[in-house]
Amino acid sequence: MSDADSNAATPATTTTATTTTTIAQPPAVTKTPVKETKRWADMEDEESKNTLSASSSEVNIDNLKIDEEKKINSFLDEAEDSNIKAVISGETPYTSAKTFEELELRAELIKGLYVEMRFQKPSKIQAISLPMILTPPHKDLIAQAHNGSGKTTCFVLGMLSRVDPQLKAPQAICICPTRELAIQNLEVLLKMGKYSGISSECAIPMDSTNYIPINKRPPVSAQIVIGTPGTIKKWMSAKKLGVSNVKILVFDEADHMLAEDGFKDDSLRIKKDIDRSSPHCQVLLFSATFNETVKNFVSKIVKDYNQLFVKKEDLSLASVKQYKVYCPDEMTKIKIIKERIFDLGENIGQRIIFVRTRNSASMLHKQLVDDGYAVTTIQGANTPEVRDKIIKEFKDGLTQVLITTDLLARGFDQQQVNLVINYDLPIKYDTQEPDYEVYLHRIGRAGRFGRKGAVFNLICGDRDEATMRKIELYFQSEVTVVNNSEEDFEKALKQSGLLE
DNA sequence: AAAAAAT
Repeated sequence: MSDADSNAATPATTTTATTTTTIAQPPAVTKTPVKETKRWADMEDEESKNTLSASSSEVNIDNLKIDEEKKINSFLDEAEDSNIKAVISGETPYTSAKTFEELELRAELIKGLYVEMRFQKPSKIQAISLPMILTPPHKDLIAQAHNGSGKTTCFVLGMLSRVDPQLKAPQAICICPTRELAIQNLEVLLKMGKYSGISSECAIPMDSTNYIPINKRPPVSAQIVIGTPGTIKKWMSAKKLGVSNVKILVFDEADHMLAEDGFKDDSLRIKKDIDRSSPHCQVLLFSATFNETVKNFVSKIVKDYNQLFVKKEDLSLASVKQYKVYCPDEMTKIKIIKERIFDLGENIGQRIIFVRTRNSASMLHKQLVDDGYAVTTIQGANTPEVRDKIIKEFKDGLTQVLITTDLLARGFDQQQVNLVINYDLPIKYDTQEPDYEVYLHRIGRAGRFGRKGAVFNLICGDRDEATMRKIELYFQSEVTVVNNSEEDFEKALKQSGLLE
């Protein structure tokens, strides 16, 4: 199942909200009728009369709701507006796409969206970003949107649309931080592009049974390549992946791909090589998080670009309730996992337990298995075969509880996960400060596309308490204390909508 | 320290 799959589950209310663009049927909540969609360039002109003079302008989509009431037309009128702000470069006009038809996609792609993906209409980030991606002159894009809101569809559809089906050469490349994410994204692409006839290939380390030495590999002829930095770099330097026809380059989890302590060097190297032989390549940067430092940096590596972003205070998912449990010692943590997360949580779907190190992953795994609990564990030290197997079992629903390092913190899309446990809180290695971005990504593994979910943070000691407090402050989010008792856990699970 | 290439 993919990120984008969840579109099918869009609540019916949002469907009606977008179609009420006629004067005859104004939405009940709106005081004035909505008339027609407005082009972004018009918006920009009006904005710039008052406040802005530069070539780019900021459009607050929330303000547009107010404008709407002032009888100024709006291009976005969804019920669950999620506070995405747009900064548009230059004169190019964009109209938010209320339907996939408006995007003028090839018929085979429309069929893939409806028949395979079972989508009804674009999600908010899709509605805004797809016109930006697909409209010439194909500007670069920095796009931030909430976890589980359908970002994958944006760039997968972007790649499928922009590829020339007649040209049998690599034309689109997508770089991801982990093997698991590359595979997941390729699966979405295969599904969405089922009728398109467009070929694709995954550039990740092969498992030992399929291993072919690089010099014996044929050159890549696939039109879309999705992979991890090391393998892509390797294929390029071995001249097996030609990039002279590449016209779209995607960085998934872009903030991490371009962070100093992430994959910055690899990413820049790949981008530079593509720039050299394909200077007009469009670059798309997608993530749920862009902290100020990395935002400043990424805006330097793209040229003429549009931008979508979300304030950090608006980033926590309202549908995922956050809790904290004070634990006097480490043994209590394990006890909570056994008695509450396993025993009590038996009927509430799949659960992911995040730990900080590979070592604690193994320790916790052993503690649980020795006591007869059914759990699997994944971490980077596992072989590709083991990793693939553990993920497949979990995605097939054969396992219910998965222990993981931050390997799965980002992007992993499994709709049946509705409970996330932070066995350890995420902290930055160098400064010991909270890792806010990782925290947000972890809890985003629950509550995919608006589903209900909960996260339990296990707090042990003063440092954990301080870390938790800073995280609450940073996102302005409420984290409720839960006492370590069956009643209180049950209450919390009911409150978050996971128990009847 | 998590992640990512192999050999």
